[in-house]
Amino acid sequence: MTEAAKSNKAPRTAITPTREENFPEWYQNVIKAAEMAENAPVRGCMVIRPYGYAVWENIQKHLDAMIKAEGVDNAYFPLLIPLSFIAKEAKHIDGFAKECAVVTHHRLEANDAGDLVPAGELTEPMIIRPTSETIIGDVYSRWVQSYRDLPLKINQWANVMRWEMRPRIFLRTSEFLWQEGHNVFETHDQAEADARRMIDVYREFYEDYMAVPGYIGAKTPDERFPGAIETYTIEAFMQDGKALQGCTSHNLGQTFSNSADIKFLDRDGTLKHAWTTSWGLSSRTVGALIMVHADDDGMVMPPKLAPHQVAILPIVRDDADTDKILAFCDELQKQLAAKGVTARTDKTEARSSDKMWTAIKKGVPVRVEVGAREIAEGKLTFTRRDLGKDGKKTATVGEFLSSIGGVLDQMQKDMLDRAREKMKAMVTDVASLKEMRDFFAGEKIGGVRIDYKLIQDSEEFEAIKKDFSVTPRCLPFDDEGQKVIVAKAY
RNA sequence: CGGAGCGUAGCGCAGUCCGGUAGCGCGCCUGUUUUGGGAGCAGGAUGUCGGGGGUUCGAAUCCCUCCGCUCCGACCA
Repeated sequence: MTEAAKSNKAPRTAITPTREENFPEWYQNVIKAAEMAENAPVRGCMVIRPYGYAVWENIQKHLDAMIKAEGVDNAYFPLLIPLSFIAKEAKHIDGFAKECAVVTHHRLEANDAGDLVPAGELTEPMIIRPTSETIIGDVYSRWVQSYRDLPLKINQWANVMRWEMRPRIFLRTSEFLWQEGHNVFETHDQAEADARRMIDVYREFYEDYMAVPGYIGAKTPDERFPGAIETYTIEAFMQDGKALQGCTSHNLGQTFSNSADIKFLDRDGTLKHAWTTSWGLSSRTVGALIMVHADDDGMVMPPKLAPHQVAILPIVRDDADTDKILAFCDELQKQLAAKGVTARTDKTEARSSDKMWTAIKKGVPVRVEVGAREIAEGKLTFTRRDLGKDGKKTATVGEFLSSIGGVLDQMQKDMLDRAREKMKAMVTDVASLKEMRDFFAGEKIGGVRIDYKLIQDSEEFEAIKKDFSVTPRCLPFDDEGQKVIVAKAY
């Protein structure tokens, strides 16, 4: 490149600021540029736009199938929970009381000034579910009578509300979407195995669909879900070095069967309290998808979750060719559909360069350019989003159609591989609390892995937590509970 | 709830210190030439200056008061 060209071509990114310059702002701008979501009039709530919701729908579609394959049925439990229900379980209420939205009235009336004011105070206030253990426990106490009723495995897709002090779109909103599974077993061991099984289902989902790897393990006691005897988690690392709890699976022991009185008559004729689990994955995973894969030009969608996998971009120079090109695009889209590949043709009147940037910012895995040249030569030009413009390739229509499946699979795999490399680089092994302090005081981003023993009952570790706002993220299964990962977290 | 910023056109901002009747860029609309990694030209539309109150002949600007948003912390998926 000549000097002149260099000076004219300031490296321009589709998203400003870049990740390097200001990660939180970059994150919000990626979402805006890809038209995935926006903030709602109510603080902490979001409007999930069609393109963002399509990602969630794909998450639902695939995860739901995986959950059902575990012998779980879907059901739906109500949004409103009697206040008395959540008050039943002391640990649980300690964990959630501060974030509960409370419904106290059921009617609006106009006052003298003409303003609508709440009237009709409820005799018993209700809370909007922050999670559904208590109400599902109440229902289960009637459904479960005999060991023959077990195991009971039910999942619901729902919205929940936790009044957040500091909301961030997708990552922490007051209202969010999720699935919550609630299983009941005869024994501790069955519940424990189930909690472990479900975190493994999530791991598979995270790796195979989201192309997001993570550190999988147990939460330390103080980081557990309120009421759980074990909480398992996937801790993924974002590009800024912070960890994100990607989902959780809890062994709830007999906590909720005690408070909700879920009992079954066992084979030996005695009444026993059941053992329960719960496990959830929320719309924050969309945020993880962005913070792991997106770059300074915007979103990069893993092919398996992309709203559409191929963007067909008609390159129209001359009105005379328009109809022919569009017809060609329609045919191409149909043939892709026949191959199980979702494609969308950009039929807007935008200039071709703008069509490209739109597809780039939305992170569409593969862009295909179709112009007069392609039609004349019977060849297509296509580009993988994650490889940049240097990844441009040409192929005949036939070659393209027969290879597109493989191209998408390869991209999915490459995204996971790259994410895994980044993840490994995010965690540094340290041998002492001194080294941990030095690490967090230094420039390097990410977290540390250290012997678990060293942080237990340690005043210095409490000080480090405070000084650098880091927390124990998990005790990875790979280290058999001997090591703990400590990092800043979302 | 603490700390720091900010609220002016759809978006991003200037104007505020020092009061004088609303501006820039992008986007949008029309036309035209363009179109393969962010087009050029010519026209055009768009504002309760966050809300309320006060000072003043006159307030985006000064004073009081409320509200909201963003970032950093505490809480958390």
